[in-house]
Amino acid sequence: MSVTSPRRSAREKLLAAADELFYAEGVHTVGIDRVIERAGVAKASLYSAFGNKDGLVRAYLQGRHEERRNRILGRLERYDDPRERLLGIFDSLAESAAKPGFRGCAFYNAGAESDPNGVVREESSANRAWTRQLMTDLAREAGAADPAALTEQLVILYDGATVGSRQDGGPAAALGAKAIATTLVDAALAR
Amino acid sequence: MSVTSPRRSAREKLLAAADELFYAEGVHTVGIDRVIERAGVAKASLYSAFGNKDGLVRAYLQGRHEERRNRILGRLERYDDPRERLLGIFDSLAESAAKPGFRGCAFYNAGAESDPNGVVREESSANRAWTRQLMTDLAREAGAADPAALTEQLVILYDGATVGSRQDGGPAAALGAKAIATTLVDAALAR
DNA sequence: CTGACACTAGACAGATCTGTCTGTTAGCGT
DNA sequence: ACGCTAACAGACAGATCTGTCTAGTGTCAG
Repeated sequence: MSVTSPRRSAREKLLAAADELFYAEGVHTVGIDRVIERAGVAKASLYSAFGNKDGLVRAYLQGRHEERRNRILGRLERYDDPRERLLGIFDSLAESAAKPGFRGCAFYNAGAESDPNGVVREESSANRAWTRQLMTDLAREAGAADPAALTEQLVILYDGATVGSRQDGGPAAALGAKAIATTLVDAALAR
Repeated sequence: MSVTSPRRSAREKLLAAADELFYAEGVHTVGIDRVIERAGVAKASLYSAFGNKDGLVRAYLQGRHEERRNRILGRLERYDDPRERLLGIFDSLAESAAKPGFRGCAFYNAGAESDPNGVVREESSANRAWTRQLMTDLAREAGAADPAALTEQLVILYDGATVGSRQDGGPAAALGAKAIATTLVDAALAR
């Protein structure tokens, strides 16, 4: 009855199930059988749609990247001021970290349990590079003297906020990181 | 022939092998057989010394905690000034991050691939609490107006430096985090 | 109606993993 | 010399995991 999907394909159902299970319990911990059981789908559908488990993991991470991109960019549309847009990245993180199922960065988590080469590494560094690019662009728009240097500072804070929000629970670290980021941004603009 | 250990016990050999493999490849990825093979030890010795794999994981994390504690405290003995001792925590991290095999925080990594309850959670939060306590004590000695508040800021930077050093390779993030920490500490002392 | 296609259900092979058990060997204190 | 303990080698059971394969079902275009 839904407008977008009156009947979801097996691929969509698999991706949704994989997203929940992989993020909540880990890529390596969750087996194929758990995924197809939650998706209500036959095992052959998984291998026909994604080739193998690595393909499913890649699709899971790509989906996470796209979702994150849309979430952040959608959030930044609220603001006009470039400085506020730059700092808004931390608001988006705080919002995510406040939700119950928050478990930190899906890319880092997947990398912690897989071999350093391969699929996870690729998707992870793509996601990380996108974040840096976004920050650098916004820093430049805001008029920072050295956008790249400011970005490196903000990345440290963003990573720390992500880890802290996961380990300690709740958005406190993200809000604290935004406060520090505010002083750094203002210092970089007041040159 | 070595002065310290003419013949290492099976327990020591197992712990050393587990430390290398678990940290490099992940707690869940590395199987029992890999550990005993690297240790050059019989499987029964593992189960006699640690009970089960969880026991080995716990011992691995406890060893990591103790090693980290000694490394940091040893480093801090170089300094007399409490302010420098507080900031020296970041120097210790930078030193670790510069070494080739650095893979970030063993506790976070182990938590990313195991179920949130159980052994990993316990050891991880113990290690995290110790770090907070150390920072708070040093901040108080240094004369910070609000040691707890400063600690929360430094934890964010420390976490971010750890993640960044792992993901990007090398101690750059740790050094960058120390620079930010320096301004925060000085601001907290100049009240 | 018919054939192509996507999907389902589930058996199966082969690998791997944890944990147990048997039997043997070597050192060490008494 | 004797017995205790630690350790060895490795087979084994039982579970689980990935990936393949067979056979059947429903849907839709032409």
